[in-house]
Amino acid sequence: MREASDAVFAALADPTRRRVLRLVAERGPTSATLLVRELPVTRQAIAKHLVVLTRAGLVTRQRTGPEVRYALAPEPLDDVSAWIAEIGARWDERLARLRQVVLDQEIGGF
Amino acid sequence: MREASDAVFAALADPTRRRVLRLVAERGPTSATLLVRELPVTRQAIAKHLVVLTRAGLVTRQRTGPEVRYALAPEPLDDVSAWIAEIGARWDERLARLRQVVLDQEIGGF
DNA sequence: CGTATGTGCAACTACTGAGTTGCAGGTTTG
DNA sequence: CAAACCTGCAACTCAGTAGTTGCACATACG
Repeated sequence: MREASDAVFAALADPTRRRVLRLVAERGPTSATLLVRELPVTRQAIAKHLVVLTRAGLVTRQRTGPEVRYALAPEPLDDVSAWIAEIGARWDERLARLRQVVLDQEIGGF
Repeated sequence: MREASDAVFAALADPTRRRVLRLVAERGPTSATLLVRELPVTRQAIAKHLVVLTRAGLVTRQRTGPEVRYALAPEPLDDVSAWIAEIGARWDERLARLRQVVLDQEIGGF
């Protein structure tokens, strides 16, 4: 299992950045200028978010003429899901062990 | 679908805090003092992380005698998974629409 | 060639957050 | 009661970051 990178978790931490990612996912290849209409921040702020998302591998950039369009790259999100699943698995393992202990006690002590 | 709270995403952003959460998941009810041995930070730092995790609903605290033990509460992680799934779903929808357009073009133009 | 439009870089502010040290408060046990 | 152990609070430092403004650069088009 690939280890989820810190960059992905960090990228998802900011609410505005999550909105950017969601908009990119919905609209498909989009530019920072197009996103300005849908967000309460300046184009430069959006551009910075897109840089962070690009570094995290969550978005790919492609220059088309004078503008730069960003598209979703959903793969790193799988790492996050995997991390969450592993936490849950370890939790479940623990519960299973605990149940076993309880069962043993019932058999031996009762 | 419940909306994943900002607090959960923010809580998962820090690597040390993710390690704390993972350790709590593995060990089960654990105290800050017990975790000091496994992490390269002070007890107070760990205590702060546990406060953040508690506020995010990822951990529950229970006082047992003189110490306080924390246990995993995995439910908020489902919200994160759901958010990721929705991003993926919108991505898939977009791809489906795109494929449809391509198919229509093939039929009409070829 | 000049103008539209869109992107990129730099400097700056303000805030948040991780981590530390130091010390006070609570709870059990001898 | 006192000692030992754990937790809790406060003040502080330091670094990172979201956001802004301002301006320079690139690309297409009349």
